[in-house]
Order: sequence, then C-alpha cells, then structure tokens
Amino acid sequence: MTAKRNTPQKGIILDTLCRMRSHPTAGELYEEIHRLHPSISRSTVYRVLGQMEEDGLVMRVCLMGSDDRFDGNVIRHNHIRCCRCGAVADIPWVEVAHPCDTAGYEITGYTVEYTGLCPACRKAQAKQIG
Amino acid sequence: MTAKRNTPQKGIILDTLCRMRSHPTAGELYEEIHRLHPSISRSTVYRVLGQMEEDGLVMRVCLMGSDDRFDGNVIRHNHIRCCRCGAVADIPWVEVAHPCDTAGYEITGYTVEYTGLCPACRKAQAKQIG
DNA sequence: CTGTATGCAAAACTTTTGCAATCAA
DNA sequence: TTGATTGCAAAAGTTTTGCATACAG
Repeated sequence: MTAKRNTPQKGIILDTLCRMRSHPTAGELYEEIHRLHPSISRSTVYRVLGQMEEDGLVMRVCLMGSDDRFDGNVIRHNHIRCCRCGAVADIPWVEVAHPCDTAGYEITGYTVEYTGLCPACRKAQAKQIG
Repeated sequence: MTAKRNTPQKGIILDTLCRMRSHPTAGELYEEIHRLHPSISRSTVYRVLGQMEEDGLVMRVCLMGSDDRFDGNVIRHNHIRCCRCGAVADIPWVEVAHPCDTAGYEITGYTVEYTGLCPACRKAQAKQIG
C-alpha cells in the first residue's frame, strides 16, 4: 500500500519547480532550492523528482545536449530550444501525422522538439549582422 | 586552421557505429569497439564522437530516460522508442506544422519523437493478454 | 618536422544507494 | 507507534581533462 506522505520538502520542491519557468535540470533546481532552504538535501530533490514524475505531477524533458530537465507544466505541450543560448520554452501542442512506415512499431504517442532562436538571441543576432 | 587527420581509430569508430543499428550510447559503442579493438580507449571514443557530431558525420539523439545515443544515419529522419524495452528504430521524416504561438522564437527546425511498442513487445504483450 | 590525435589515469559531474534518525499520519 | 521520508556520506556511472607519447601529413 505504501501510503505517500506530505512533507514540507515535497511542497517546496514542487513549488520551486513550478515557479521556475526555465525547465531546470535536477541540479539547477537543487541549487535554487538550496539558496532558500539550505537544509534540503540533494538526494531528496532527486528522489522526490523521480516520485513526482511517476505520479505525473512533473514531466521529465530530455532535449539534446543537456541533462534531463523537469517541467512543472504537465498539460500536453511541446518545447522549443534556442540553439544559441539553450533556453527552453513551452509552445502549444501540434497534431502530427503518423508516418506510413513505422518499422513494425505500434505508435502510442509522440512529442515534437522544435529548435530555433529565442527573442533575445534574435535581437543579438540582428545587431551583430546589421 | 587545425587540419583534421585521418586515423584508424576514427575509421573504426564510425564504421562500428554505422554497422550498429541500435542507436548505442557512447558507452555501449565503446564496449562494442573494445571487443574487437581493445587498444582503443574510452576517451578517444568520446572525443571522436564529439568531433564527428560537430562535423555532421553522426547525430546525437536524446530520448527520454537514457543517456545520449548516437546515430550513424544523418539523413533526416525521426525515431521511435519502445516504451516497454527501450529499443529505438528509425522511421521516416514527417512534415509538421509550426504552432501559431512560438513564444517569440524563430523556428529553424524540429524532430518528432514517437513512442510505441516494438514488434517483439507487441507479440509479448499479446501473449500475456490472450 | 609539427602539432593533431591517442591512451592512460585522474578529475569532474550527475545520479543512486545504504543507513540511522526523523517525523507524518 | 510505525514505517515512509529525510540527510548524510559514500558509491556508482558517465563524461571530461591533463599530459607524455605516437604518428599523420
């Protein structure tokens, strides 16, 4: 049965993640939490994130070229990652057709990972060129 | 200018990766290479993979719940990952519409990550149920 | 010859685990 | 009370780095 318990740590971890819009890695989230709550340990952050992922409270996001990131927004959506600075933003869900050849797999889901230039980097690039 | 040099190690690493269709992690690729060429070091495998990724000779594939994987197939394509056994297969590219709201980003590309059941796991599951 | 590339060993990280103490229910 | 949860420290695993040597061009 293993009833789950509510602890202050869990509340702080989820709150902090939801407040951060940057899709932090576990380590980044720990750093942020540690600033305000130095007593919360790294292992608790990792353990609680794993639990919350299982429970569907948070989403693990794996984008190229970085450790796993976490997202407190579990409503179906996609991500776009700035190829210049690495920032990650949420963008709306888009319906995608299934490919004709699925290599024998039965498709159950998908996500789209967009890459692009974030607003800041667009400006920076425009300035550099122009 | 830093001219790049051709070495036997580079040849072996690329050959082995292309021959493996399993989208191995750097560690898995090293194990396979090490079996036939025990003298090639782990650091060379990591270094060469990084270089080849920069040169566009191989692709780094990041799918949820595993270390980065490498793919010797650099022709534009998508991946599907079995949610039961973790196997990864190539599937054809699919055109995707851009979302209306791009969070201010300028979209330059995208990939679709499908999840599903591989042929073997479909059979296994059918047997389990039926 | 020159300086890139390699192998080795150590370092740097990230994530996981064992365990005694703590505390939510 | 009692067993899930925590913090600590150590372990495990992956990737990077410093450096002397080897070798491609």
